[in-house]
Amino acid sequence: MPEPRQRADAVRNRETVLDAAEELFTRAGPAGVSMNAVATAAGVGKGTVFRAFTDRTGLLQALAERRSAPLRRAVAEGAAPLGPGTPPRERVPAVLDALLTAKLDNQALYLALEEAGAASPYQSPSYAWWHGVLRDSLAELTDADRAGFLAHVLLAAVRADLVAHLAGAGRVPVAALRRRLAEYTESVLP
Amino acid sequence: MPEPRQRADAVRNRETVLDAAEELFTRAGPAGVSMNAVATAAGVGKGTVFRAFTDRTGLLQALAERRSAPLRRAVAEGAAPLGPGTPPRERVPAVLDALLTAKLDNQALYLALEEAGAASPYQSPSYAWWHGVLRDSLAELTDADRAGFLAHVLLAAVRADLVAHLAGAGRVPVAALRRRLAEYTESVLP
DNA sequence: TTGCAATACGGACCGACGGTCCGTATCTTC
DNA sequence: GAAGATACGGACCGTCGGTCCGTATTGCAA
Repeated sequence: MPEPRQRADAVRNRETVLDAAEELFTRAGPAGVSMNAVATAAGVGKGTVFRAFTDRTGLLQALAERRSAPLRRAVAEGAAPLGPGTPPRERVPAVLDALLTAKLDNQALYLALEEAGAASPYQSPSYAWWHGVLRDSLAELTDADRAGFLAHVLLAAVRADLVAHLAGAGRVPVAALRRRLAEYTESVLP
Repeated sequence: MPEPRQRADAVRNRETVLDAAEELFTRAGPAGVSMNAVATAAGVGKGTVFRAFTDRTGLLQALAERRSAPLRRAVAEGAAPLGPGTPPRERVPAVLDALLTAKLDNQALYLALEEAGAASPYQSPSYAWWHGVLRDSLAELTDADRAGFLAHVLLAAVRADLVAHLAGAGRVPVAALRRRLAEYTESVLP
């Protein structure tokens, strides 16, 4: 598989589009980010955007990928409390807290990503990855089936729209939210 | 507020549309239910649909309202284990199980409802109602803030797309799913 | 350096969707 | 049965995600 090597302008444009989209997401809400708007903001034709990312979902995923890369690396190969060596009772709460924080920091992006056209978030490879991390960790504490279910339920507790609702309606301050989540997570561990 | 009395054809049409939409949802997926399709299936003009329900979200809510009316009544004023007299440790799991079952039985409808255009499900009056029920019940076991948070998290565990993912990917049989949810719910109660 | 594939570019174009508008038909009231 | 109020239908609109193709750029080889 020789990986047919990309043309220089293509990779340059890909980056430009990603930057423009990121900027757009923070400036306008997720609603204001149409593919056309992204293309225009990037100073590029619409076709270019679609060639680089296939479709809207692809763009969103690429964006989230880039944004969460450090966190994912920390979880995949970092030190405690996020890294793989950490005992589950410490790691699971740490991962959830990190996810909560990430979604708070990038609300618009994650909101857009979780609707993702018509496909549920549960199709995305990214979801599968996080679910796998939690499931495997939890499997040290209980049987596999229960671990899988628990992982789903825990991730549901940090879904972008719920987080946005809790934090955004101004009801719960961030610190309190994190505390609640932590105590909840703890209470769920087998 | 004299409630200006509806014309006969209007109420008749409203019912017709509701029926047609319900039928459409079960026949085609949620994707296949455009407002145009609903109008056509009801043998009615598009304008009529919009006049009766304001917008797509309105139609979906009306539909869900009608479908879940018996359950809501059972919770609001019925007997144990769903009714308001029931002690929380019995009522909360019962309500969640009932919600799980409802979503399993009407996947397409609830899926469509939870995306609901662009507004998160957390805006809908129906969500607020269910959240209130759980919150109030849980408030007998713990303080108000914690009860509110717990209610959100419990509802997140029975979100339509998660339920559809678990049951629909064929992974978890319904009986097992209900059992898992029950044991999870129990473990979360303070 | 130049010639020539191969590739990417841009933006006009498409079909579908949610939602609006208004001339016409139907209902209700007196 | 006449007149005023209300609802009807469907043509119409703006926008969106996505496609297509003639044109411009790039990279390799001579």
